[in-house]
Amino acid sequence: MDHALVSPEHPIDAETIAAERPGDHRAELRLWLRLLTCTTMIEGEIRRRLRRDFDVTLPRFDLMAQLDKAADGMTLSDLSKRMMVSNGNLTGLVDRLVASGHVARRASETDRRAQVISLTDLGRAEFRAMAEAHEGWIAEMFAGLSRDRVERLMELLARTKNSVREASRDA
Amino acid sequence: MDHALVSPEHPIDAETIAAERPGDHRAELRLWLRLLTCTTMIEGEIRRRLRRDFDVTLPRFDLMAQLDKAADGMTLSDLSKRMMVSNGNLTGLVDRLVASGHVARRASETDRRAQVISLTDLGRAEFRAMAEAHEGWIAEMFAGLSRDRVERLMELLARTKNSVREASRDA
DNA sequence: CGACTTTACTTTAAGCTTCAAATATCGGCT
DNA sequence: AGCCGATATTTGAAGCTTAAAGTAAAGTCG
Repeated sequence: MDHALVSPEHPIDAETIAAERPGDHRAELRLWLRLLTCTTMIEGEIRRRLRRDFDVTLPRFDLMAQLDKAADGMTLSDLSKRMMVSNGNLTGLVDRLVASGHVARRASETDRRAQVISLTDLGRAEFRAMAEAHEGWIAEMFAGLSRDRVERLMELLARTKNSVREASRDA
Repeated sequence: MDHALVSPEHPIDAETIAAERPGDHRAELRLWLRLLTCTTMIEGEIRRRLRRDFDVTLPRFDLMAQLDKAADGMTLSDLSKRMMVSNGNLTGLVDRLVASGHVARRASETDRRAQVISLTDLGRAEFRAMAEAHEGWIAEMFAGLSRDRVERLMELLARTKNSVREASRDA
């Protein structure tokens, strides 16, 4: 189904590709779809396993992961930037994590608008257990890639990130 | 901060990497986070632009994109598999698209359980306009990657996809 | 045929997510 | 001091998403 518009009955060689008409961006489009598929598959699998083994949602895990890296806690705005989600989103997520005793809010000492969020002992303990399993799952899912390919993929994605940032800047 | 535990003060060469302790999967973890960041950035930008220029949500666009590829329409199950979202999700999404006149439901002629969803003329026309802009946006975002790098990334992601599928099969 | 399993879809509850609007505070500037 | 634009957060409305449970129709097989 993928190559429907690119002569599926003929092999696609370098010549064919080089003969692309200007303004044809099907390659990039396919690349994006493949990138999206990979991410969706991995994310879905992680979500399922987190629920199955720890009865936790992915957003809760993600938020705790950010907090685990910041011993002194972070503000909602920091979290929002790092997690790339909206501010309003975090309000509710943090509310629920406070309710379940995994994170704590305290007022910022320097800015009366802000509050600092941090993991409770319970939250940290539970997160550490989940994180260990999580790392194993990720390793499993990338097990089919040699160390060398992992490195190359990493590098290409770094370039992608820069390219996207560039394009988004002057939207 | 990245290789903090892998002797940051010394250059990291092939030997150092090869000397990783077994059970250390930090490289894969970082790769996953980078992959996720790329996807999130692109997805967010596409979402913003679709809303800004066409007042449409990404899920609606995605669903119409699937239908545009299937002249005769698809069942909800087909859509569910292709879009990798749950069945229940689609029920509501299709409901809203029917309400706005972009897609139509009809009963399957061969299976009384199933219904076939297809684009209306309105839906197709609007989708085509959006799709053209969308392709341009994607091209923009990947503009920083040479054709060669696009090809290599595509190939590495194909391997990733296979690796993930393998790992998910016997979850 | 009739029991059983699978498949197609809907419904419900809970949670996630965004955008936009509102509130409060901050920081710089005059 | 006082104004003003930026920042931190919350709220509300709408829509998205999943998991789980339920209904109905197909397919399978003895």
